[in-house]
Amino acid sequence: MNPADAPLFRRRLLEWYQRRQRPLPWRKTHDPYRIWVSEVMLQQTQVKTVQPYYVRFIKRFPTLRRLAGADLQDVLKQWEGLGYYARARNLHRACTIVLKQHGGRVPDTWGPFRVLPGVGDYIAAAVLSIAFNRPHAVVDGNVKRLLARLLTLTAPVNRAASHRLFQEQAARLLDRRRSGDFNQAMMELGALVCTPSSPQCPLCPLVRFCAAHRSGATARFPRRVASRPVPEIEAAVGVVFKNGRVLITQRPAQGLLGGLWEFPGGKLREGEGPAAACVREIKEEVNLEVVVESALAQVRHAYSHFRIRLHVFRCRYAAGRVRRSGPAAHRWVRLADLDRFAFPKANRKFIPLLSRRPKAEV
DNA sequence: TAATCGTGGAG
DNA sequence: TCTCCAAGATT
Repeated sequence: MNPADAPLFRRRLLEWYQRRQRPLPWRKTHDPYRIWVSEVMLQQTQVKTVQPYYVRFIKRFPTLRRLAGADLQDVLKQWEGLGYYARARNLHRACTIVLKQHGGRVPDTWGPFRVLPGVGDYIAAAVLSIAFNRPHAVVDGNVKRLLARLLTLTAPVNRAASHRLFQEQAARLLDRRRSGDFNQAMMELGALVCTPSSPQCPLCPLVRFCAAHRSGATARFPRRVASRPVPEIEAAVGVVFKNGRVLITQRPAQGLLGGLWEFPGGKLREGEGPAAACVREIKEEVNLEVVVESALAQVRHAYSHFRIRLHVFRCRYAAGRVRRSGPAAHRWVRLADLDRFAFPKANRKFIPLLSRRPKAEV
């Protein structure tokens, strides 16, 4: 696009955004903390999914101080089901830093804000532009797709090496006087009109500027490199009953599902049966002897980079005292109290079955 | 750089 | 059922 076209491009985009923007809960506020929360939740997560989480989260933690003062377990419980739990851990930690080092005021410039945990280039540009109208251009999946089509950029959108190019083009087009609206307009247009499949070009306010549309090549943008196949893992977990309570363990604070609670278990070994794996893993993780009573469920679940088939067993405590090797903590809890803890989705899938009567023998 | 990190919607 | 991919950050 010719640089001389940029002013008209911006005007068209902003006019469209003013007419068509969705009334989202985080658009009712100028509070940088609330905008920050929304941007963290929106990472790799659709607007539709985020909305109820955002409303509940802000009701529970209405200010940065309230979040900074909360227990991480309460934060994770609010985050339960949203995924990518490092976002919640980092946001919580970042707020404690802002409280200590900045008196509870969200930094309004790049340097001090960008260094906070969980704040990358996107979040920094989004929060600073939307809350403080600072002239930083955001580059998310929407913006990359839109730019790839608009300018027929052949750089694959899912390669790190492409990022600089998209960032430069976004910065070049940015309306520096209305950067918050401009950024949101770009993303909104990508979400509503310049969609991944079957984009609504006749409704697009920028169609006259679009190189892909001009050459009839919209469907060939954005370019993307093939993703590698996802491995499938098989695992077994046991719900161990003892005196009317069940044993739950807490995952280590870092890494996959860090800080969440789960039922003990682990991967099957080569040639090992699910029930045997269940007994062995429980012995290894918490040093208990258990007896498998019945098969409770088989759960299939897709994580970000692998899939799992989970064999779930109802077990009875037989002998031993808990000595942990792996889990960060453990509890014996009543079924009615399981809802107080944050569990991964794969566990939530079978928890409702626990209050039913045991089924057939294995 | 590329792998890791969840879950759900949509085709 | 499978794949893509969504307001990305970290290591």
